[in-house]
Amino acid sequence: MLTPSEKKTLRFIQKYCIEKGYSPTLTEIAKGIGIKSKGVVHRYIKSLESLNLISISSHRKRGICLNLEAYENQSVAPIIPLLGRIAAGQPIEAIEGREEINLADFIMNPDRFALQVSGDSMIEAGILDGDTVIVKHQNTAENGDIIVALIDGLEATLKRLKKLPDGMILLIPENKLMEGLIYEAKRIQIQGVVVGQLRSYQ
Amino acid sequence: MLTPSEKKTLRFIQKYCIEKGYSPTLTEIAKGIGIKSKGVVHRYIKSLESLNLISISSHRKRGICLNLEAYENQSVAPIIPLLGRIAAGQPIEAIEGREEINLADFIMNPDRFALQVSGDSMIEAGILDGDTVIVKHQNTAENGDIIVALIDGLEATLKRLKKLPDGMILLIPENKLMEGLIYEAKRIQIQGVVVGQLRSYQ
DNA sequence: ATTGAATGTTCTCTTTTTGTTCTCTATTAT
DNA sequence: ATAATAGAGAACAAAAAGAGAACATTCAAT
Repeated sequence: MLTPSEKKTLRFIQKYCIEKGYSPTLTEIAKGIGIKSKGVVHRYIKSLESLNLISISSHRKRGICLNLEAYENQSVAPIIPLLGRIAAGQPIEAIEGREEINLADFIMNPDRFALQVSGDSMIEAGILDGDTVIVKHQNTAENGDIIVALIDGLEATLKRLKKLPDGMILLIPENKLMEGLIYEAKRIQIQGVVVGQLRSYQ
Repeated sequence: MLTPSEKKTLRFIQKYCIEKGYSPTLTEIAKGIGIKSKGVVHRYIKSLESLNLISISSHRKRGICLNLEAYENQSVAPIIPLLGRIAAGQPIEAIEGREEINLADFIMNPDRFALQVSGDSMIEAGILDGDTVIVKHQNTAENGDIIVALIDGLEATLKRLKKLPDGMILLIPENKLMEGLIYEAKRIQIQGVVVGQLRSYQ
């Protein structure tokens, strides 16, 4: 069984690893749990190691690994409850089978990255100025995909793709006030395809 | 596990490749991560290569490739790299200070829940049919907030809130084809305020 | 084909940061 | 009293970070 200090130490390490993607140093842990001695921290992590909660690569800096299997019950997963479906004028309707959204499924694949959108060119596709789009990195795309395109290796832009029969490429903004532009295929390099979008109102 | 410098290096390479479509030179990386020695950079990329995060074509200039499949274990966190800001017609522009989006921060607070939106009543606010909104559970709201309101304890709806001077409540749909409706305050129960929105294109 | 600048590779060296191992003290519960 | 838990902090070894020189290779301009 863990002592309170060990538990505190483990919590700190978990949090740190999750936030930063690498493990903390002894000094950082010490500061994080409110003590001054890294020697003491060393004792704690040795204890956690003997309980198989973490692994330590000897003498490696930042060599702590979380043994994730060991605390499945504590649910590290990025999940929020999905309560149902809302439509104007009806009660909220439950969605069968899906009771939560796993953000990891939703967005977190290895080859994805985010871009913040500036400008109104995709406003009619529900992508507003300031929104963030999640882009899957790939070099090809289908008609109708919203893509990140590099024009002449210089300008980046977010547009809907249409490949024309004559081999030209049409990039369509979703905004009545703007017009699509046609390019020779060789001028356009596809950087990725938009697979998600998010917005914060805070 | 990666050291902080390696992680920084990897981030820089990711970002560079996606922005420019080709990989950076050692000197560029050095400058990008704030050091002077390309020898050091070489050590870092060798280390990243041995972890299979990148591939290096020996002696080729700009010969670094991202191994996009390999990122899965990088981080347990719902973190995706935020590469910058995209606007029509400009190169992708870096965002100071924010290098990644932590979806946990973004969304996963204890008092939040998700709803799937059905219908077009908020389409001009960029909330489309099928989108998911993140709602913060609270009983009050400010003018201009998008709220989940329960009318007469029965119907749930997603609308923009306007409190009228005479104590009545106006619920405004963001859709030219629909009209706002005015209710006595006592008929409206605020269930929560929309703090986020997300959409998946898959 | 030649050449030169740019770039990648391999080193050695130094400094800083970090992990490890001690010893010592204090507190608390049994 | 004894043992377990907490903590401080010193001393040392090792790893990581970084500078920079020397050399090898690539690649584009001539």
